[in-house]
Amino acid sequence: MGAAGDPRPDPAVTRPPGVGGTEAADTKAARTRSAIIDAALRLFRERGYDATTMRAIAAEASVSVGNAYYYFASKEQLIQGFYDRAQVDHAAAARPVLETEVDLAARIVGVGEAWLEVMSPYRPFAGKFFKNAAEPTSPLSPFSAESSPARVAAVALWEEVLAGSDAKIPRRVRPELPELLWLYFMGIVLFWVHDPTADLSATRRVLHRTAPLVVKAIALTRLPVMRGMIDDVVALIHDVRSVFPIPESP
Amino acid sequence: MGAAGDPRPDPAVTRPPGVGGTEAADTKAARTRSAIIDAALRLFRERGYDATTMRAIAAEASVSVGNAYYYFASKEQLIQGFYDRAQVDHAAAARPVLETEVDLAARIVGVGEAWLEVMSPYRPFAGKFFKNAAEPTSPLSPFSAESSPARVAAVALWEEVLAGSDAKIPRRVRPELPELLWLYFMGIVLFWVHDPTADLSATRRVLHRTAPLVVKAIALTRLPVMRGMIDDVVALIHDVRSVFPIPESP
DNA sequence: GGAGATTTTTGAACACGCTCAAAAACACTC
DNA sequence: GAGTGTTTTTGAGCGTGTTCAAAAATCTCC
Repeated sequence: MGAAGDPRPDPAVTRPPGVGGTEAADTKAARTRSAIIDAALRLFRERGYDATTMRAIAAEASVSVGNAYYYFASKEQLIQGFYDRAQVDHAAAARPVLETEVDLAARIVGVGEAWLEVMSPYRPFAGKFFKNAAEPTSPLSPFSAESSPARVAAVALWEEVLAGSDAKIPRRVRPELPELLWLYFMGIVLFWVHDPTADLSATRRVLHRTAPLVVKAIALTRLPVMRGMIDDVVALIHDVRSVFPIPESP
Repeated sequence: MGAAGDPRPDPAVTRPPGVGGTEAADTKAARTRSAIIDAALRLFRERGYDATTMRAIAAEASVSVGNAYYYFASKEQLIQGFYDRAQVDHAAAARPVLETEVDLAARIVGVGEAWLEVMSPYRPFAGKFFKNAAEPTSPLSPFSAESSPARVAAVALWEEVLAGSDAKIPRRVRPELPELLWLYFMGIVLFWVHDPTADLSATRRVLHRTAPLVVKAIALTRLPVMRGMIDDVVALIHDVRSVFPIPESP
């Protein structure tokens, strides 16, 4: 407050219980923010990312260009709003599978398919999104502090995938698995972004074939021969994790 | 020639034997291309990617802006030139290790360190490069057809890492390993780009700790229990590979 | 309700990446 | 060397993301 800081309203500063608590209270500011994101995503879908100008977004949302920049630092930043929504939608779309299926591989596939479903309207320009996400200094990077809420939520989803399955999971690797599954799925997403097939058949195939492999790999960590290596890997993971600032909410 | 095609000179159309055959003959065009890339990289290093304008690059290279665009389709495209050089420099820097060391893990570490060495001047804005590389439609993507020569060369380097080692490598996985090692190293590069430590100690640590793990993992593929899974993975790799166009030079 | 501070809104202006029509340089033929 | 076609070079100009000083709206305290 005293500091001459960013006047931009803090997104998701409070996290009300229940799903979808991304937007704060229904203030005027929050509604304007929403309107701008709505306009942006609508236009992105219709014309693509590059062809959509900030002037057009502002007009569509009935605000001035400068005002749009008052709420979002840049055109890229609008994507952060998209992420938050996508995360919420994905979690919702994954519910049915999470509540009925118990086979681990099937749960992984189901949650993956839910993602493909939710994201399909945005696929044509998903590349543009991930392009920006790849820059480390960008707040859009999945590893950045700004993405932390969405990342935590995503990891929690994969934790649920594990928790609700009937698979016996070795204790040694159990704590690392949610994050590793999330990472695995980031790989699937990377593939999805590059998938040249129109019907996403390649991504689907990879998803369906890797899921059982993941389950098998988890089971194999039980083997005594593996033990030494697994310990090394786990230690490495902890080391790597300690390198990055993890703003874990209290 | 008949087609109203791109007048831009084809980079690396012929590949003379020996190292560093990236630039074609010493034509005027090739020299101009080089001058522009030189200017660009110099300015990138001095001021960073964003702060370097095309006008400045053109001025530094003593050509007009339009002329720079005659040789390079975009500012991003200049990065392709950087890639090609980096690849050549890396291969050269890796020579000593490749010719003396026989232990596989040590070879991996050595080649990795060589990369870190060669790339260090560009690290401050390496993120910008990889940002652009992450977009699938971009010719800068490491999976794109345009990057094919550099990728092939890189994979060949990893093939040499394997071939020159004294490690006994299971036949079953041998053919896939060069590409997998390349992929593994792309992961290291990804880490490098995100590495927050000033002295790259985190990346170094990860490199030194993962290399022996990779070697151990290769050895473990021998186990009979692994057999089924390995076969699945290999089949999957072939499947994935077939999805992407591979312009293998004859 | 009015004075003063603060937040929100505005749109003209700026710098940059990039385009393009036209000029210059070059190559080739007779 | 004149004529003709092609490659290379030029720089003014366009559209875009972004900034900023100033206006308007809102809040705060008496």
